[in-house]
Amino acid sequence: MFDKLDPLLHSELRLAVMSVLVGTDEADFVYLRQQTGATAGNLSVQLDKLSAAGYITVEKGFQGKKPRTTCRITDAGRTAFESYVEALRSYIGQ
Amino acid sequence: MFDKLDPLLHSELRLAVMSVLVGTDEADFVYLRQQTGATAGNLSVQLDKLSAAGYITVEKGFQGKKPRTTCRITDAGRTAFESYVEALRSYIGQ
DNA sequence: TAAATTTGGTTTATAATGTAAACTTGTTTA
DNA sequence: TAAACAAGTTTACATTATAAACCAAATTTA
Repeated sequence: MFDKLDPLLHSELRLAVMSVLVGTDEADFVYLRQQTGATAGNLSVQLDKLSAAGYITVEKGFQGKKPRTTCRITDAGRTAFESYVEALRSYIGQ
Repeated sequence: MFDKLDPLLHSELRLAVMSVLVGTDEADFVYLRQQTGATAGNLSVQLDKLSAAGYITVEKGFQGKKPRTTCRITDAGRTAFESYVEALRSYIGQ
């Protein structure tokens, strides 16, 4: 009747992050923070979870002298996002 | 950018319950259990929350000698559900 | 140049949540 | 009349989400 909702994606902030990442090639920590309005702590934690799940990659580097964390969605992440959206349909119709 | 998702509806089981109730005039506990596949304990707790929020009404009566709990969506509940679906669009597109 | 502020995060403590197991109350069945 | 069943509720526990506190390096200010 109702499809199971991937708990990793059924989270406001993680869903917002994935939503940004599906629509762009890459996004850094600061940009994700701006787009989602999240606190840095919360964002840091949720990026870890998405990364641990293999839904995104997180690359830490430097841009000049400033640290820069770059995130990208993986194929698995893209697939999971699509499945999640599909599953949601069973709850909310089209 | 991203609309806030009503935490009361952003829950797999509560969303499933609301989804059933928007499409029907009334539904009893047993029926909701069947449709959602939830355990009785979990369903009981989540119905309380939806009821406390004013999103549904819960009426306890008897059908013959068996207790019967009947649930109905309220206008506020219907509105909240619609807003939630609308808010979701900012995350998942149409 | 020393102190304060900013930037870009991470760690951790706490509160809220979701869930199933255990329980209750009453009814039916063997 | 004891056991099983039905319809829920309560409670205990584990997981989550979140912000506050923290850290290190760079930059600005006095």
